[in-house]
Amino acid sequence: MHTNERDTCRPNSRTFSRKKKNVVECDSCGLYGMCQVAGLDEPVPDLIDEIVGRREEVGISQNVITAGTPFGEIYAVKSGSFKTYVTLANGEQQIIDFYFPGELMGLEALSERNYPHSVEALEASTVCRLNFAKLDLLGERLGEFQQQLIQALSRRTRQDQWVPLLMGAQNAEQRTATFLLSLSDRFAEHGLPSQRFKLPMSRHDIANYLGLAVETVSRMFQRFQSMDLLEVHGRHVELRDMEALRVMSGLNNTNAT
Amino acid sequence: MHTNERDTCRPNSRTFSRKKKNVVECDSCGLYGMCQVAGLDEPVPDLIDEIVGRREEVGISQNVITAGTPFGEIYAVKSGSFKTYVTLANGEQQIIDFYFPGELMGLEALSERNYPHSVEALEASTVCRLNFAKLDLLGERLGEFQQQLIQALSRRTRQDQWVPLLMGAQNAEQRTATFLLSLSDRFAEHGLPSQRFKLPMSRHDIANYLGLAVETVSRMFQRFQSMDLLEVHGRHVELRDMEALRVMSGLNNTNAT
DNA sequence: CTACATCCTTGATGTGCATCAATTGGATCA
DNA sequence: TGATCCAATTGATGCACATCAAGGATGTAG
Repeated sequence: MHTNERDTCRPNSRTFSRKKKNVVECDSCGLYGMCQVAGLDEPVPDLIDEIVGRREEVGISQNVITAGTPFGEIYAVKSGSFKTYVTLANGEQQIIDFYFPGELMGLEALSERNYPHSVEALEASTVCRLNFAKLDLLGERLGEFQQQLIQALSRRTRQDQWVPLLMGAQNAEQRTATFLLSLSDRFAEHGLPSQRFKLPMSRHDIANYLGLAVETVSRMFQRFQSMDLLEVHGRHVELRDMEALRVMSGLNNTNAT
Repeated sequence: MHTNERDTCRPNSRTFSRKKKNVVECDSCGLYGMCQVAGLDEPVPDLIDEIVGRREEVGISQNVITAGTPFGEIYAVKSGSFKTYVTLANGEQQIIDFYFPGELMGLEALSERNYPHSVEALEASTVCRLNFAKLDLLGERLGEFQQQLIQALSRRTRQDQWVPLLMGAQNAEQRTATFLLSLSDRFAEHGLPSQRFKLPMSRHDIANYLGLAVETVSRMFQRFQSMDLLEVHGRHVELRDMEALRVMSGLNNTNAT
C-alpha cells in the first residue's frame, strides 16, 4: 500500500525531467512577510538563514511532520504538494487537508506542544522551514513578525471555512465540483495555473478527503467530462466551464476562500 | 485581582426562570489574556472599557455579525450560544460552526475587509466585544496583545481540524457520536458541565451541520439511547457512556480538540 | 520490449440514508 | 387550563452512493 519512504528519496531528486515544476517565488509565499521581517532586506545575512531553512528537498511519500511529535517549526511549501492526516482507531488515515505552494503547514500546532497531525509529501517537493525556537533572535522586530503571523493564521482560519461547505450540505456531485474549484482558487491565489493543472493526489486521497468512495469520485469526473465542464486524463485536469461548476457546487460566488 | 464582575453575574439579568444559565467567568474566556493586556489590571479603568464592550445582551435569533459587512471587531461568547452560517445559492443556510461560552467569534475576518459569514444567537446570550479600530490605544502593550491573539488563532485553527473528522470518513452514527463528543469537549474546556447539557440548537441545525437529514439525527439519538450510551429528552442530553461513544466515533483518544 | 504492480475506470448489486407522510410532544401565550 | 404552532419522533419507500468485481490504462523494472 505504501511505497517505502527511504528509497523514494533517490539521487536524482534534483533533476525532475519531463514537466516543469510549479514553484512559488518568495513574494507569493505565505512566509514572505515573515522572511522580510526576519531580516531578508537587512544587512544581517546570516540571521535569516539561521531562522529560516530554505529550499529543503522532500521526497515523495516522505513525512515532514509526524503527528504527536513536539512542535518546533512551521513550513512553507515552495514547490510540490502535501497532505495532512490523522490515523483513526481502525488504522485508516483520515485526510484533513492538502497543501500547495505558498501555503504554510504546522500553524495549528502553534499554541500546543505537539503537532496534531502528520504531513506527507504527495510528490517530490521543496519547503522552507521556520524555526520557532530561534525567533528571539529577531529582537525588537518580533512584533512585526507577530503581525505577519496573525495575518497568516487568519487567512488560514478563513480557508478552513471551505470544509463544511465541501462536506456538509452536498451530494457527491456538488462536493466534487466544490473540491475542484477550491483547488483552482488556491492555485490562483499564488499565481499558479488554475484552469489546467495536475492533481497531485490519488483518487483514493480525494475520496478519503471528500468522504466518498474512489469509484464515485471517478464517476463524477467522468460525468463532468461528458457535460463538457472539464477534461480529465488521469490526474491531469482542465476546467472548461468554471461558471457551470460554480453553479453546480451550490455556492454563490461571494464565498471565495 | 480581576474581580470586576460586578454588574454582570446577577442570576437573572432578564427573567430566565427555571434553569440557571451557563456563564463563563472572565478567566476562562478566550478574550481573557487580551483583556488583561488591554489594561484590566492597570490603573486605566476607562481604557479597557473603551476597547472591550462588555456583557452586551443578544436576543434569540438576533444576528451579531452579518456576512459581507465590514470587519471591525471580534466577539467573545459570555453566555448562551451561536451559530455561524453562509447562504447558499439555493437560498438555504449552510451552518459552518457553533460557538459556546469562552470562545471567540469573528477571527476569520481578521485579515480581510469583510466578515465571511453571519453569526446568529441560538438563545438569549451575552457577548463581549473587542473593537479593533481602537487597539492602537494600547500603545506599547500592543505586542503582548498580539501574542494573545496568536494563541487564540492557533487554538481556533486546531479546533477546525475536527470538522473533516466529523464529516469525512464517517457514517451517520459516527458523525453523530463525534458531534456529541466534540460539544462535550468544548464545554469541558471552559469549565461547563460536559456530561449533561442542553443542546442549544435544533435538530434541523444539527442535521444541517452534519450533512444529514433531521430524521436521521433523531434516529441516531434514539439508537444511542437504546444502547444506553446516552439519554435524550428533547434538547436535553446526558452522556452515559462517553468511552463507548468515543469508540463508536472511530477516533482514537489522541485526537483531542 | 515484456512483465508486473498500481491506479483508474466501468459495470452490477445491495444498503444506508434521504425523502415523504403522519403522529406525537413541547413550548408559548391567551 | 387549553389552543396553537413548531420541533421532534416514528414509519414506509425509493434512490444515491458504497461495495463488490473485473477489466483497462499507466508507469516502472528487468
